[in-house]
Amino acid sequence: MQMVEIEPHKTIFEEAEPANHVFNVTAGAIKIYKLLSDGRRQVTGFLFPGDFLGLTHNESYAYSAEALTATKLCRYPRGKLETLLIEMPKLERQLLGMASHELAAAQDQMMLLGRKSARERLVSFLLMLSDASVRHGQPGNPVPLPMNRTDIADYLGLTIETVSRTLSQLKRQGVIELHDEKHVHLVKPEALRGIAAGS
Amino acid sequence: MQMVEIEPHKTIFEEAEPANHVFNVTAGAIKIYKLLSDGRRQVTGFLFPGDFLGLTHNESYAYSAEALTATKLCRYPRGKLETLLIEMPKLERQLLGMASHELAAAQDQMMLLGRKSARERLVSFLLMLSDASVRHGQPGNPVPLPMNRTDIADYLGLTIETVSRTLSQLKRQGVIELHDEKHVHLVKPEALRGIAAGS
DNA sequence: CGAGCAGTTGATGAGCTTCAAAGGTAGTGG
DNA sequence: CCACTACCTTTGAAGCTCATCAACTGCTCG
Repeated sequence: MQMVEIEPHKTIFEEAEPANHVFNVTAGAIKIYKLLSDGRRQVTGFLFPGDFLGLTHNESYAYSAEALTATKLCRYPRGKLETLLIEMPKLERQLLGMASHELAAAQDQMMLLGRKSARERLVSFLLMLSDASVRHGQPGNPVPLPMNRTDIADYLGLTIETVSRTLSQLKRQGVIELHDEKHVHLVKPEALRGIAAGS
Repeated sequence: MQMVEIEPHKTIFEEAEPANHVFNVTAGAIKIYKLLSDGRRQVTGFLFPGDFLGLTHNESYAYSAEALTATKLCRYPRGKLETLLIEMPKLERQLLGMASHELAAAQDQMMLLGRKSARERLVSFLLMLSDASVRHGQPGNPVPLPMNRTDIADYLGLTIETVSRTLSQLKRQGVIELHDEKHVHLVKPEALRGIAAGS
């Protein structure tokens, strides 16, 4: 086991590279993403302290990972993890719990990508970040946006222009305020929950 | 543990209902899906023999499940599963492996929903079904479609009209043949792999 | 035979993307 | 310290993909 520090915008590992390590985020924020051969990108998740990274059943990683901010990781050689799991069966329960939690989140994201409008996607996204913030003992409002517009667009299956326009529209309608580009104030959280749920 | 037989189009359980059982599919085909309050639907997966169903970290199911065809399930009371897991640590390894495999599949689906065109989505879907067929010892071609157009549309984030039109277009272009509504012959599998990968 | 449902096809339109340009912001070097 | 540059974000205009609305076909089942 080893502590690793990663600078913003540095790649942690890339898709299809041999999965030699498993990581645990202890500080910072990370994005994970996949690419198509022509460069189209899908960000499949944002990770925060406490999240696991790089767990795979394959020999290689299923996605790429990059630090959004200064990040600290615990790094475990993959073989070590397996021996560790045999010694500590409780850890395995925990991993299984985290995996099924992530699966539920993945299904919510499929609903977002397959069936929600741009407006609903943005609002769902802001609420998700707000909830993540609260889970980590930070205020849930205003919401910090550690990622740029391109990352948001690639997470929500939109373009940066649509993200920008939709945020401006939400601002004009008075449900959010943009303190600056990286901080959003949720003016009417209850109204936002309704929009995100599609009602 | 109990064997259960389900008729086509019967609901197995519904989202938010208490998660009293975990299931293992032994025969048939199942769809799992989520709904928005206004009726929009996202099918988040199709399950086949060998797949697990209903595993959740919560007290309630995260999605609804319905049989597509006549289906057989092994049903385990949830408490029983937990004692079983303590007795058989190997089972837990297996579950963790399946969960991480499903997570990888979920990320592929996010890429599909967020970044692929209707044409690419249909082709990816047909190849996925073909691969699933092969994994179960069936011929990978022609591909059987146990689900109807509505289910395909709700899985791919499209409408039934777009699904129908896109299949017709692929047929006109000679890359697939529609034997009947429920069986597709992949005429040029290599070309299809290229389309699905976005090249 | 007729009713009802799933699927196909056509016409139109909405929402998002693409292309383009201007406004802001941060970082760099004189 | 400020000007310059490069990048990110915002805003505008036009275009395209897919959704919506509608009609028709064919199948199944009473």
